[in-house]
Amino acid sequence: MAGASWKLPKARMVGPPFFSRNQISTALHQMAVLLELSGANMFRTRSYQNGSRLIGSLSQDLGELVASGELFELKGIGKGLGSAISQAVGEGKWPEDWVDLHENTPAGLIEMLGIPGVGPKKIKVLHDELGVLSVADLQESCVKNEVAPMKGFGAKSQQRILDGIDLLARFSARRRLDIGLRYGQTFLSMIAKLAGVERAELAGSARRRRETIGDLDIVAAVQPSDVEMVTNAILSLNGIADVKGAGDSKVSVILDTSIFEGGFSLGHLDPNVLDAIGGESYEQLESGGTIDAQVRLVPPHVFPFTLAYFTGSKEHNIRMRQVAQDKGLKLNEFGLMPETELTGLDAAATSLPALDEAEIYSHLGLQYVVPELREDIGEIEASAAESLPELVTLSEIKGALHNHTTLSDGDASLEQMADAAQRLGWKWLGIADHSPTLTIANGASADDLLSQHATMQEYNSQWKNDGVDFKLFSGVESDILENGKLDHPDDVLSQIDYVVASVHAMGRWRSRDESQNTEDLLKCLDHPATTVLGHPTGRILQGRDGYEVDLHTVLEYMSEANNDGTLKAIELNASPYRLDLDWRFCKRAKELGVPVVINPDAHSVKGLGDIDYGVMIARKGWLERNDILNTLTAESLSGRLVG
DNA sequence: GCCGTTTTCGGCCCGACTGTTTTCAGTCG
Repeated sequence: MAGASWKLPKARMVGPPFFSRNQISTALHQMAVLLELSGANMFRTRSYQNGSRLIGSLSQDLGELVASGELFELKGIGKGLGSAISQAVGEGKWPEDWVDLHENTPAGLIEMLGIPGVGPKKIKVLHDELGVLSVADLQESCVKNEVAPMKGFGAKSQQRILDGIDLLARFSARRRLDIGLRYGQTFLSMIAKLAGVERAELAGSARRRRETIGDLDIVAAVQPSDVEMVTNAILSLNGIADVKGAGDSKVSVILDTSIFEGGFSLGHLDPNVLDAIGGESYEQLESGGTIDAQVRLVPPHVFPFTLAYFTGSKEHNIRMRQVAQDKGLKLNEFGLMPETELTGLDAAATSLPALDEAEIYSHLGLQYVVPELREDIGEIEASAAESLPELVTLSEIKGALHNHTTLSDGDASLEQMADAAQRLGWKWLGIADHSPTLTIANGASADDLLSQHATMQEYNSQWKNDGVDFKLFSGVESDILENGKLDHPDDVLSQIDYVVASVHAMGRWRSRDESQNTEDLLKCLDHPATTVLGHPTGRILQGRDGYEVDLHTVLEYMSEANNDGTLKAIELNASPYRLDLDWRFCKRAKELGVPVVINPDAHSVKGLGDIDYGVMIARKGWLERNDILNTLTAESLSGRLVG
């Protein structure tokens, strides 16, 4: 991750546990990368990587697992990782070799991993032979033509590295989901219409609805006799800025914004968000931006296998292949076949047939797994047990709680927002304008808030009289102040329907440590008026990391409150710039019985449409209709808010 | 570093592409 810190976290003052799940998971991930750079055995590296994933997705309390020794019973944690983690969590001390590796690896080497075509092995050689310590060093060496003469490198490699550094400087490697999907769906619809293309689908991380997307993968079913024609047709499409390569099974191109007929614009942006992603120049950067896309052309009978393969994730595919192996079969992008000497498309001739992906899963004795869930966080096990969730859909959404009007920093009036919500088919809408402390967002005074509340009551009774099935809920997005305090007196808060409590003083919160932030959030949740915890980490995708917080602890705390009958919901902020709660934690919230509310955080009529991205992420986080507040009727929601 | 009714060693998912080689290593997805 760009800008990530590569120091081992400092131990808590008191413990055990001295480190949280997050911290251990991060440390293991960093170790995996550092080991790779040091030239360690790749399988050893993988063990650390697996350990990181395992600890990060743990639902049990790590401190307890360590204390009881059950840590060692986890599959993937053996003697080595087990004792290292136990020592860290139990005594607050990192193993010496971990500390050494962190101290002795120049940060620039990690940065170099971001250059396309440059991996750990090449970095090690460049470092050992040329003394390259950073991306800047490497660029200089290439310019001085020091790289090309080296063994294993050459003129082309040197140029490719220079191009890669250029790309890295212009762009962080990934794009947000909204941007990636815009390109992907546009390009897909163009390809699907071409003569000779029988079927085409978007694959890759865009199809899995990851919050960011590296490049686009499209799989197209084409008869072998039509491949040349289709390839040529693709290469003459609008929006292709450059062709990277075109073989008989793959077309690799770079797309730019000329692919969008209506031009490119980002629409309204929350100033706070805009600032975090680079200010006014950002829209220009995106307009001048590009994205890589690969189109795979395969014979129609192979299509489902290739689609599944390029949809990934890599981790999900590995598990799928293991399931296949256990059944004496081999799974790859061409088919699912008995072990054979044949390779590639020749082997595919012996494959079990599949008309769609569901049949592949079925051959393996598995329930069909939708793309969003293919991340190896338990979906294979759930699929085998036929206990996959019935994911929430956009049509089940009846409203959302966190939206703004012109009372604070929104573009649209209360009336315009209510009207837009009704046109979306929603049955209710919650308005939560900013509170006074957030002067930059024109935070509303208590008087204005209460007057807005009164207006909403009038509309509600009017609609009721007219038989209109729609209701407004009055809330506030209260800043979370020092010690977790809310931004209005209790007698004001008690008059409105609910409070979305959010952190906005990012500077202060990001300068503090995890335990302090977590503690303040818990204090804020203790306030009886706090109903929803807004954008729980404050992250801006591609902009800034959130503040440090132990969300496991926060969710467990919220779970207890809900068990005691007090509604404490966590927000899944649907703005594509945030998507915060992260999908990995949505699953945890569900397990703990903490309701999630998907909130577009709309600052305009159009902003309500961001609910789509929220639903995508909610699905990715395993959420079903009953896990989220948005599917409630206005009547049930009223009941829940009263409490 | 992890794992094991083929268990204390010898495996660890699989294939394509690229650029470098003259049969392969590194990178990527």
